Amino acid sequence: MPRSEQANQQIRDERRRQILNVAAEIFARKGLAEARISDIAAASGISQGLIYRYFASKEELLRAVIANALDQVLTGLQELREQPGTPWEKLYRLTAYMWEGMRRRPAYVHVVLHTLISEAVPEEIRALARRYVRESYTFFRELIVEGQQAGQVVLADPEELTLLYGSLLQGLATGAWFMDDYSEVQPSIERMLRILKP
Amino acid sequence: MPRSEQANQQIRDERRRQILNVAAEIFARKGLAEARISDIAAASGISQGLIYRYFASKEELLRAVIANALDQVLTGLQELREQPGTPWEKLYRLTAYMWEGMRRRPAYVHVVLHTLISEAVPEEIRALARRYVRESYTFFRELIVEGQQAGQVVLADPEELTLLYGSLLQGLATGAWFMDDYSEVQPSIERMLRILKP
Amino acid sequence: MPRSEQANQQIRDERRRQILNVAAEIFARKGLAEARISDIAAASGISQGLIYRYFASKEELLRAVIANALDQVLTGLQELREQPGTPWEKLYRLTAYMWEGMRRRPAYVHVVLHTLISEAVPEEIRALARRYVRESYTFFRELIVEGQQAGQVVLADPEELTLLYGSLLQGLATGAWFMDDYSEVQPSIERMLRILKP
Amino acid sequence: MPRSEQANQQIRDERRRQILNVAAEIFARKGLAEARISDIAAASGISQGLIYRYFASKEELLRAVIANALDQVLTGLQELREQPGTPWEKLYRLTAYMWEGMRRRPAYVHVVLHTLISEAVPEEIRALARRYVRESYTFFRELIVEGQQAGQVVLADPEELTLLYGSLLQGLATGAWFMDDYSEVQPSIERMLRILKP
DNA sequence: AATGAATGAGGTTTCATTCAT
DNA sequence: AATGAATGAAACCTCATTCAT
Repeated sequence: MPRSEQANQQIRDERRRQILNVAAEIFARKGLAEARISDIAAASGISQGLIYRYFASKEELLRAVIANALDQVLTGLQELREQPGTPWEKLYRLTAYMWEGMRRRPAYVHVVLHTLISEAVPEEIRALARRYVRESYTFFRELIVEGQQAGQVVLADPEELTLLYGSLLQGLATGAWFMDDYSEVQPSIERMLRILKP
Repeated sequence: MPRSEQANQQIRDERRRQILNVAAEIFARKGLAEARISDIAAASGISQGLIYRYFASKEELLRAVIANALDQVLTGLQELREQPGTPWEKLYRLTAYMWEGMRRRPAYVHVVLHTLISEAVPEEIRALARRYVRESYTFFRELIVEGQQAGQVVLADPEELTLLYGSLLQGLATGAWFMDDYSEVQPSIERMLRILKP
Repeated sequence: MPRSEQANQQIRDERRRQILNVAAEIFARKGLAEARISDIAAASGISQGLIYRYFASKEELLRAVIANALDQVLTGLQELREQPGTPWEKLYRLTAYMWEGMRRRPAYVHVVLHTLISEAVPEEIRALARRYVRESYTFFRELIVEGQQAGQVVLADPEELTLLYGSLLQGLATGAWFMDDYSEVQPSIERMLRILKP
Repeated sequence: MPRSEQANQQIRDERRRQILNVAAEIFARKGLAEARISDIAAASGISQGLIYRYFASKEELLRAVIANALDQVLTGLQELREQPGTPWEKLYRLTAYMWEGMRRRPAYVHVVLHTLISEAVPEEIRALARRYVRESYTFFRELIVEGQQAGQVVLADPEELTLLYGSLLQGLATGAWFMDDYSEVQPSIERMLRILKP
């Protein structure tokens, strides 16, 4: 007797997520080119062939990983956007949220970084990854301008402040991974925000 | 014919440097895995075979590129170390020097970044790249501590300050490359150093 | 419940024949290697797995298709053999029958052709397909010899005549398929037989 | 010291032709799908990789084989066209030429047949193969019409005659291959032309 | 010193077939 | 009887590297 439609769907959903998570990890560590489908299959405990029932190609799998990450971040930002508070409070929550995200899913940050820095990745996927960064920066900038209007953020060029703030977050996200000596150091949110203080 | 031998050696040195520069560019854009020896040969205007007269393998070539970058940065840092001035003046010069370097040789930054984030690169080479970062951080930290003693740098945990400052530089170096919207923005040295101000 | 068993058997027979017909079509268009079991399953409206309840393998399925075609042609030839008339009348009926068959079931002709010309098909199946041709040729030859004895067929080497006549039929069968310009042309039976006329 | 430009070119030309000839043989026996690049490499006595320095893909190789065959046939037909004689003499020479060609390069005939009969072959290549047949048929038709005007060919529909004549040739070309019993039979040119006689 | 023809290992992807349900 | 998820064996193709000239 065939499995019920529902049971099948559940199996498929679960498998898909499983592959997606494993792939994020492997892509994060090796990048698109050096990540082997066999690595992902082995780490998922399935055969290589099965991956192709869920994703059309290795590149398609990477795209799905990034779209997934993008989705989660955007959802989080959207929630933050809707919360009340002064601009500075919002900046504080945003910074905490980003920092927390980097700590919990470092793979996401690294997949995106790999994708952005390698021209070998198809432009379409890179565009997706760029959107990931751009959306974040746009939100940073909004809050910075609000903060300036409220007198809580220094009156400098908002573009410059956004770039500095964003770069700091990005540098922290990537640096912590491979600088063992500093991986224990936990910079305080307040200190990060120092760069925006009047 | 010593003259001819000398000339030969000069040709060899010249060619070696040429390959090294081209390779830095290509490794920076694609990473180790996706950079093709044929790309490098073509861009250098020589045959594939000839590259192997200068470098034993593709990995060896990457190592040479990184060693070269490392060498240049360390030399620069050493010069800065020997110059006189207050700690803050030194920090200013250091920041300007790093920023200038990133702007002039972005390829170096990216080769190192590629190497650091990809586990597919042989550990030996990654260790070299890590040294690149570590040496810089060590210098940052020295100056920060000196600055604290001179009352010019905020009295916070030096490790934390070093990480923040280093991450900011690193984030600026990588971010500017692919964030077109912000590639024109020129953050001021003073503002970068804001993060260390008392 | 004998009734249900009987019904079951009927369903099975029906389904088997359905798969066989679909497979003939697909094998005819793509050949053994490029015909996908999934194509056949989809076109039959059943799952891939189910095909294996009816046929042990893709090759086995091809064999059944050819055996089926062979069976139908041989039955037809047998009927012709038993009909009365002069040798020439029989040749006329044979030619009309073959031509009609090609027109109505072009897939059969093409499956057989695919099988005959591809060494990639297992020898056992090719032998079956060859038998298809051989049996026809044997019948052609019989009638040609009879015709010669009756003075209705030219007195040339019967082998040569058989080959020419058979090749003509075969050429017509395959050629018409892909020569669009000539697919409308309907050669008359008399003209085909011209090659055997005294 | 590098090889001279000329020597290199010679090596390349020879290799290319060698691969082309071997490939014709293998494609003729197995068709595009079942012909293995490894088969062709082994039969050519070279590595698989080398084939890709001469032909971009397996399909591209098939295309080259067919273009090559097409080229040779068209050249031959052109020469025949320019020779003097009555229409019937020309038809005789044409038939002899085609028959001779089939006997000497049966592989060409079969590659073309494989290509025409399999929908799995890319349409672009099939179009090339169709051109092979069409050009021949066009020439057949020309001579048949001329023959009719000269009273040497029966006054039937030229299309019908062309189809019959072409099918006969085609059937002979393919049939002889796998009908062992008849492979020794050598039909006379005169007898083949019988189908066009008044 | 220099070239580029040649090799061969290894990766992605496809699909016939099996098997749990 | 029926499904479709899962497997695994090839096959195509790409390159780093070697080597004859």
